[in-house]
Amino acid sequence: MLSSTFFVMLLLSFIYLLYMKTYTIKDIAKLAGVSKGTVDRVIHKRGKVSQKAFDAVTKLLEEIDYQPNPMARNLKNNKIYDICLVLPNPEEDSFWEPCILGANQAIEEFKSFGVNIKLFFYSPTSTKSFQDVNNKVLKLKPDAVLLTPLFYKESVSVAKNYQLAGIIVSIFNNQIDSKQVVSFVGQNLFQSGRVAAQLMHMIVPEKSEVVIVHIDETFNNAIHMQQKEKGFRDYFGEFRGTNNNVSVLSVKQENLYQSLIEFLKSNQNISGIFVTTSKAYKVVEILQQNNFKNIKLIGYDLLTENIDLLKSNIISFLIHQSPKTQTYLGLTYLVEHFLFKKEIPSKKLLPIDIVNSENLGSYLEN
Amino acid sequence: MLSSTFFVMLLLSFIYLLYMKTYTIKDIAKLAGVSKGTVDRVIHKRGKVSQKAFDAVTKLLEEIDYQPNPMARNLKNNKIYDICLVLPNPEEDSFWEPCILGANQAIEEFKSFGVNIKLFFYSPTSTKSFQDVNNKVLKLKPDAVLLTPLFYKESVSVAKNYQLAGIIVSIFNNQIDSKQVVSFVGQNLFQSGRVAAQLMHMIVPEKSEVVIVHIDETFNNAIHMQQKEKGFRDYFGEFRGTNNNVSVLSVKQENLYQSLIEFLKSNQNISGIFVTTSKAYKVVEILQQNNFKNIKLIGYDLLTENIDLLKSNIISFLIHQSPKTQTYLGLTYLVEHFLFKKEIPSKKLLPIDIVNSENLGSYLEN
DNA sequence: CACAAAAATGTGCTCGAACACACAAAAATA
DNA sequence: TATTTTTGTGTGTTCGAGCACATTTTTGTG
Repeated sequence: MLSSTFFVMLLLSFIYLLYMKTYTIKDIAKLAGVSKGTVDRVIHKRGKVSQKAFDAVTKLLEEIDYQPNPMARNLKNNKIYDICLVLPNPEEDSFWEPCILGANQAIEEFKSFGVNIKLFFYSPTSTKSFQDVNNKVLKLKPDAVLLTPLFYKESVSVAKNYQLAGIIVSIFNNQIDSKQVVSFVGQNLFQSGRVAAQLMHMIVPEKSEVVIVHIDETFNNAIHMQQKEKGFRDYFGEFRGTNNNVSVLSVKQENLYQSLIEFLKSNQNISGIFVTTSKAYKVVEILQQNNFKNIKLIGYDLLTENIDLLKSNIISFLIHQSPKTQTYLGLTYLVEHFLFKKEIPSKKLLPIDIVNSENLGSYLEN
Repeated sequence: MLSSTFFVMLLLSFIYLLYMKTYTIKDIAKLAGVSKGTVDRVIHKRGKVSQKAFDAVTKLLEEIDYQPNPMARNLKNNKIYDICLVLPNPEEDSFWEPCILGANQAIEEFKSFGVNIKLFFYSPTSTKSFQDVNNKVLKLKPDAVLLTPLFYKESVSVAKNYQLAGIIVSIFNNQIDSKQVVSFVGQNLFQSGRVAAQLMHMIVPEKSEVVIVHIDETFNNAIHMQQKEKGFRDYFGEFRGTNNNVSVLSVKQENLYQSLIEFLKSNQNISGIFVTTSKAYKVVEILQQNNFKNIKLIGYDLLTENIDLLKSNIISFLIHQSPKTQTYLGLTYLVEHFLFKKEIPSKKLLPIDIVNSENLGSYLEN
């Protein structure tokens, strides 16, 4: 009689457990007729488990699709994670300013989870500064580093150092080829060049000339700009019918004024300028000072200087590279990997947002 | 001698605690010279605390900016949260299909946190079905409901019922005025009309005519379409110089063919059509069958039918309303409120994405 | 001053996962 | 058969917050 009661209770317990929503190690232990220690050993493949127990537990884990409670795991874990964000000094290039907002958002959001995010700036014109800052970060032995690899060679080298020290490396905005880097967040630059080209094609007269202007102090952005140029040219290559001639002007920032004026004077038919960096506003300054009109402009990035010109339709379009979102996402991937064992996406390409004076506001709020 | 040792130890413990990164209730108790029970009572304003203890603890909490460990809190809490998502049946209107993807993403992401998200569909043409589904959901007594309030009056009413039952109500895509609704995720529709207008202005000849086409079976979307029309007209109202005449054609879907043909035959100068719903592809069908050419099209939403036409540049632009993101965000806000006590944003307006054939791909991946 | 009532404070258990440690059973060696 | 060694298994503690309950201290009243 007692044994029959026992079996009824066992059955009830089975039914109860099988209809439950979430299973704990304890539940699985009960169902498999072993202790939670054994279940734990199976889950973590620590061995010291008989074949019989192993099979029983494994089968249950699969049937039930057991997912450990992330809260409990993390509570026990009770580790403080350090993440360092390394980027160019926003005071030297305001393109990077929104990154700080993205970082602060992540800092605020994750601080109570025991995540420490620290910011480090290097000079975008100095490889030395890049290396120094990264060496400093290396000494801090954080759990992960998120960086913008402006300088290709040096970035590959620092990534290796980080990996040797067991530090996870993610990058954003600029891409480098390196096995040491687990994640890249950015944009398809070739495609963004094509987007710019299509917009340009739409707003300039047929058979007129358009020019790609590369502005850069030190040509760190060389790869960035090249890819955009390629995309831009690729698009126009498909439209021999309309025959918009595409030329290129590459200048350092300090020579921009002189070079641009000369170029425009010797090419009177220019109807559109595609600026491959965030410095479109500098071009506008020069055009206005010299009374060039009817030249359409397409550029990059929602800097305050550009925003004003977009609002007044002096710049027709800006392509938004979302540095804030890039930073926030790059950090979020790392944090969620640490806290919840989520997989880090090896490559995340953000949308290529077309911004004009009308939808600008909707991007500034976000 | 013993007392001096004691004080040194106390001092050391103070220094240690003040330099620590994260504080626990226990730490604060030690610093305030009380027990964790007292600290707990102060934090939760449960009273039964002397003024002296209250002040000491309060001061410390502020100094330290104490944030409870969300993992521990949630583990103890150990509640399963039920959220119901109520939206129009995607089989009846494919606009809603991406919502399922957004929901699945949220389901996958939060299931191990003890969050249950269930989907419910109603017929977008039947207020009865809307009410029935919501009554069914009401009986399930979930913790929160995220819904698309297609029918204004009925939505206000169901929102009230939910609130009376202590169920949190969030809405997305469509907006209603109701104190019972804690959160809205969507887009500024007036502004999106302006965006469409600016794009249209850019691609049609001066002094040509453009037409706003509203296609709807039952005019549930009336408010939606009206706001878009207002924005569109508002923009063109600012450009009396170019004098693009704007007219409107409102038709039920079944009359579209007849009405549109008639309209276009009696208005030969039409150079652009702005379709205020996701049904731009239906207009294209008709234009192609009747050999209308050189009419530019701007519409909404990345339906597969629209996508093909955008790729081949038959549709010039689509404005992306991101139903997937809207759904995912709406759910995320609720989940993070339950799990981590985060504040739910009362209003979140998503960017008004301009999509053409070149940046289309970058949106489809996301 | 006694003694009850009220107010203040402290203790101990729970949530689920992870892991150290203790202990038992089986296998190998003396 | 007695003993070590190996292999397998179970128990108990920890993480931090939250809450029930126990205990101490204070206050009020006869």
